[in-house]
Amino acid sequence: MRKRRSLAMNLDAVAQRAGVSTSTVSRVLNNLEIVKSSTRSRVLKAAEELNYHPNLHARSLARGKSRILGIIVSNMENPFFFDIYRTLEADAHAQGLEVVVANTDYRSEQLLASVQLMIGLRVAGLAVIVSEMEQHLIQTVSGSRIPAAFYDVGTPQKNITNIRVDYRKGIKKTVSYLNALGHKRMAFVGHHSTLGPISERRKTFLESVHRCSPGAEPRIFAGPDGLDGGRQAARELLESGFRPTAILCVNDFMAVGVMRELREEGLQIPRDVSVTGFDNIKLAEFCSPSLTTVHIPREQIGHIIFDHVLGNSREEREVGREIVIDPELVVRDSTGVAAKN
Amino acid sequence: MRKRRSLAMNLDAVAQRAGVSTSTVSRVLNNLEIVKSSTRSRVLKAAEELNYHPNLHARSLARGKSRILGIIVSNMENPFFFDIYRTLEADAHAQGLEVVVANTDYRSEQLLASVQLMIGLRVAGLAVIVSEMEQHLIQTVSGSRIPAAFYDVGTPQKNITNIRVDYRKGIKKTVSYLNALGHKRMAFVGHHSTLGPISERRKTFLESVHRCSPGAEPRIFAGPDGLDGGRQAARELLESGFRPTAILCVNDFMAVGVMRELREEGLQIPRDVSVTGFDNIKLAEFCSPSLTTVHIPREQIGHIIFDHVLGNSREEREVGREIVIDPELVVRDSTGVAAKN
DNA sequence: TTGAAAGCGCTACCAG
DNA sequence: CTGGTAGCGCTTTCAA
Repeated sequence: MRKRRSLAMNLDAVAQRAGVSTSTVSRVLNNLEIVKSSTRSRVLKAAEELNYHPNLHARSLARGKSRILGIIVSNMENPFFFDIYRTLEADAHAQGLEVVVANTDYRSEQLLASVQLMIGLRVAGLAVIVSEMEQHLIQTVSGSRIPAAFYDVGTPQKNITNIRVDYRKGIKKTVSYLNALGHKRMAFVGHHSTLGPISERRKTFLESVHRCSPGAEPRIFAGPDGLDGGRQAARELLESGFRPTAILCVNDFMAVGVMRELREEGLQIPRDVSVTGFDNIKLAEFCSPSLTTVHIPREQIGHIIFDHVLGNSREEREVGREIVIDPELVVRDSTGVAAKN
Repeated sequence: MRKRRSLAMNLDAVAQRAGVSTSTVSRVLNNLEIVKSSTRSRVLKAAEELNYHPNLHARSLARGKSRILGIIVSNMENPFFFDIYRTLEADAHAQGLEVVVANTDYRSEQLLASVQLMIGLRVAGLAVIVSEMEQHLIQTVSGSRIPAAFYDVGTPQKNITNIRVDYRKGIKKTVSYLNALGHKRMAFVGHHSTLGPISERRKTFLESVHRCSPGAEPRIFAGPDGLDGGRQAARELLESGFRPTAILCVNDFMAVGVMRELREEGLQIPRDVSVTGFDNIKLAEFCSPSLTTVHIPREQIGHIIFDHVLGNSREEREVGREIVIDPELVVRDSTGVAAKN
């Protein structure tokens, strides 16, 4: 019986039309070696006429690896993640690599699926920028031998680089700053994933407040990451009857939501209550009032990650390194001296 | 000489370890047919122990198609695009499909690359949500026989569905509304891609203004899409000496940037100048003042696209359809009666 | 400078 | 219920 013949163009079709072998077509399409320029153009013409597009799966399979950078983030909607993604993408494209992104939505079940996908795709490198993470998955990635970088989570392993931001420092700076403005009653608004085991910001917040003003009783609130989540957390806060003079938010995105709710309730910022964020996303500068926050250099982080995962400048990839980034306080209009009452 | 043996696990390795054939392993891994439950668990165990991850490229190649939904957007940073992406992703995952996104950043060169990528990946379906587009590319996609949907651009073709929003209607509603508030001097702020041949919103704006108030001389400004772009366009507007009582923005994202610049210059919204957006992204509700805008049902659009590209309910895929969405005006706090001066 | 042919890892068809 | 095997489309030696 006849072999199944798909309609899809393939190398063979192009080769036939150009009157050459598939090897030659392959060489032309890869700008490889020295193909006689006349043959070359003949092949190109044939490919064009047939509207031919190389099958990337076949290509990756034959090559044994793909020219793809995998990126996994918790929440692309949050500009913080997007900014890192954007940098990584630019770096990748500059090297002729394609990019595949996956969104976990903070769900570890989805994170698992995403990791599987990336490994299944045999990506050339993997960047994992998520807040949720299990030791188990780190082992899986490490075992896959794919050069990878984790942001904010886990510890260095073979072929895995670790990037961390010194949150303690960032939070401490914020708390001292607020303390200097006379704030004693403070609240922290996090998102659910910061309430897990890796809640460095939250813990440091509690420690810092206790150290600065021993008598204070800091409170913690949380909602899902995002504008709505911030708003919701703020509502809970207000409904609880707690009346802080300052609210520290786990990130800028949520802070904008928090401010919205406060405004709604007739509270003025910073007159009645000060608000701070974290990340220093573009929006922090555009919201009203503009947001006091802690700057995290996302572009720099993106470049570092790319470099360690796929860059040319990585000799010690076998080792696995840890890189710590220092954040800085950026004072804007959402904070002021503590209201006295 | 010996064959090149890669370290990467493959079906064979699992099969050997489990003492079965690759066929059986394949069946197990695909939850296929009836494999004796004892064999099944033996295979699963072996795969687990070997830390085995199926090579998706090989899979797609063998199957002749991939279970991937391709999505191309102009600017993932703009929540408008993100919202559609999110819906598509959810629908895809619900069907067990993976998703690959590509960002064109409004560059047609990148759009070309993205289309090539998707075709090369032999995606099961393709959603193209971009503002930049060339007839040529539409033909390419159409020729690839991949079920596709274009948002906002092009015309229905074989195996291509077209989704459009009736911008004319949206802009008209906005202009009439502003006109009723007494606004005569209006400006339109677009982004660069809306200045191309497909600038429906801009054209309609001009027409509507001319119709409502024949004497007025509407002006057009533009910047790149985004917070900064909006701000920049607003700055140009102010520097030009033009003093509109209302500014219509091509989308909410830019409107937020515009409002920021106006505020900076001491102008109050809406007392001194009214501002409107388009899309009704979440942020429109959270910015200050909240933004009067035109609602585009992004979730609905996402579902429609998915349905037409990969849904079960598409019998007439060969035909190619056009679907038009009706937008609605949402009045909030950024608009008021025209300042008289 | 070009062609022939052996895989890459997996699926699916055909036997058993 | 399981095994054997022929491809999927492309890259990559090895020869010519």
